[in-house]
Amino acid sequence: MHEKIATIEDVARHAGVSIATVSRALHKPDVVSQTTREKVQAAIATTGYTANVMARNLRLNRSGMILLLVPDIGNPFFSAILSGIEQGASKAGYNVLIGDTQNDPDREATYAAYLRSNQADAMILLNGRLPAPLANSPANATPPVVIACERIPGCGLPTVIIDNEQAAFEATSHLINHGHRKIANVAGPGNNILTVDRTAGYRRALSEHGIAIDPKLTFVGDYSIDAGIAAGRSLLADPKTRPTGLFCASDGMAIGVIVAAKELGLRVPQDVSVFGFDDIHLAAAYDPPLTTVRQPRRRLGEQAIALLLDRLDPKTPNKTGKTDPVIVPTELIIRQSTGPCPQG
Amino acid sequence: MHEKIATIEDVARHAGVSIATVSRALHKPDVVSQTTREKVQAAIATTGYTANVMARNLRLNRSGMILLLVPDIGNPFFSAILSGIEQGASKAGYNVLIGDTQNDPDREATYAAYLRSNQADAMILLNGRLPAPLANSPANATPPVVIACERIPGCGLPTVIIDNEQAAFEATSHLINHGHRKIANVAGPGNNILTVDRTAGYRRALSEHGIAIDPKLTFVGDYSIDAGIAAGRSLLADPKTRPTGLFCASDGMAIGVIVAAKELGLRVPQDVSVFGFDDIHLAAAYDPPLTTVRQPRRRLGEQAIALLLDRLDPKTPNKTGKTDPVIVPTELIIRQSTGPCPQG
DNA sequence: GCCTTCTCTGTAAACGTTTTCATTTTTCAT
DNA sequence: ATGAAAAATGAAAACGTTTACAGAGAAGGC
Repeated sequence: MHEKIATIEDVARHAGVSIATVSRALHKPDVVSQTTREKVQAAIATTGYTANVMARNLRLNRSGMILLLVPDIGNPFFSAILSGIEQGASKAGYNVLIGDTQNDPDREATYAAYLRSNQADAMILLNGRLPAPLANSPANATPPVVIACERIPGCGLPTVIIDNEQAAFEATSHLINHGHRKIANVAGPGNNILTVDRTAGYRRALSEHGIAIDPKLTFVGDYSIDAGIAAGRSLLADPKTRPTGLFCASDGMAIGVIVAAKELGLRVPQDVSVFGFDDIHLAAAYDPPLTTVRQPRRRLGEQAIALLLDRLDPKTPNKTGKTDPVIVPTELIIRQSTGPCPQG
Repeated sequence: MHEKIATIEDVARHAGVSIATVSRALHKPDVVSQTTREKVQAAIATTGYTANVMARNLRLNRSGMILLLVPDIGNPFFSAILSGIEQGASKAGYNVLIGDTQNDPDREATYAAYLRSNQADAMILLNGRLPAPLANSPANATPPVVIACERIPGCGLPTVIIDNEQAAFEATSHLINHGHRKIANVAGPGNNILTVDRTAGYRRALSEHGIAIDPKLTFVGDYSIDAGIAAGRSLLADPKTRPTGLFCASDGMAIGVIVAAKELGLRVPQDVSVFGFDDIHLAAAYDPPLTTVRQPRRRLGEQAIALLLDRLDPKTPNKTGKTDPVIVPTELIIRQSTGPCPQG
């Protein structure tokens, strides 16, 4: 027995005015007389009226919804980013609709269609890939789209990222400056742009210090703890070839490496130094506390939504030109999983 | 220059039929002739038509949206739950709109109003509190609402939870069975129903084994690592009063306790046993690997959405009666942060 | 050939808003 | 008092769908 929901017409009847006046009383209060405004207010109170958002949106040709494409909502890495986005969106009167793409191009395409079908006014991409329907359409023929986290090379869309190359360079340099010469690269999946950038930074650091790159010292993982354990077992087993420092592309893999190191009876950082990436919540409480690159995830989200809202704002002039990516700064967090290179 | 979006009328014109026929071709294909169906398909292809969801929803008086109220989307604890919900909803053709309430009753009320304004068809509450607008309205006068994670005593709404009391009982019993007699309770905030239930289970375990409850052995925290550190420092500092086992209401606090124990030169589990709760992702990779209660978070989400979809299904008869809460089973994961009680 | 029945299609109303335009009422200077 | 300008209001169109209803052919039994 759903009780009948009051419409604008009910309010109008109660107030003894037309529905147009009710609408105006709500959205352009200055254009309606004091007395009728009060009548309308009273009528709204007695009827318990709430505007039907569907109807309004149909009329206004908008949805008030921002679509957020995430590869895996179950991955806690995204939660802080999400929080930043949600907060900014909510403040501007937008809702956030999360599309979990599971890395499935079909699902990406389905969600991207939301833009065309007026189900969303704009989109933020965290998944590092342009959905198929967008790939061919020119950048300005579509509602606003912003890229975050994983840049998409060649597409001129506004982007907010960290400088992965530079961060990896600094992390690796830190190891080098502490005397390490045999430094491994525990990388992400090879086709991932993050991997490309971070590996480039790792290599630049070695090159700039005149250290040859040993392909045997690269391990390709998938950011997971298990991958880190596998990396550690594979790289650290043989004392002859064992690196003294490892740059890991995620804290999860760094933790896995440390687990493996302990298995092998190696001490961290006395025997091996392990550098992580992300500064996940537990990094500081791990044993040893993790040296890592802090990603300001909430700020990433905040910047992304700010960029998007700017595009959505009708007052802002149409900035159709390609903009440079917004870089949010990272920070090296030196804790106790790294130390000087052991002697001999 | 947004290119004009094709409407159903454009399709009708291209196909040389009426808009009614186009609509039928899409939703009741069996009632329209083979040949026109093909004409319509062709017209849709050439125009690139996508139905305007706003218009359809207005007409059908639905939104296709399920509102999910979360106290803090930035808390990774929810991500797996979210994932389970999202997947089930998506499979049934619903979208998930996440409302981050920040524990703010105003925000809760705002989001709850979405139900009345047709912006959402149903709601899942993870925040352990009934939004104000719902509190007084009778349970059956409102669109479907399901409670998950934190039960709300007294409200007859369908609920899916774990048995916190029983899980805490089993965890504490495990410590007792390993010879521990001085067992601390590192609890959550006192007003939280989870705390109430878990503390009850902790107490029952002690009582059933004839152990007196020492109020000094309870520490009230907020589930965070820092709270755990504070708990550890406070409870473990004095060797005279030090407990040998600690039941913690979250893995975060358990990890904090372990950090503090190590600070004090205590070994885990040789000197103190620490029992966690949740089985967060890193629990197994911690040093020592955490003994804990596994919460099947994804299943919690799946069950919640299943319950909700059942209520939404018009084919299902109106089950208006109060149902017993769905209990999803927990599991004791015994790792290495607990062990036998040290002698003497 | 004619009536009935069935299949298919089109017309038009409805969903609940916002907004343009025209109309009415008020204000105010003359 | 009168008219013009300003302020306030209402009627109606529009947003893009779905669907009840009725009508038009086609099929088929007699």
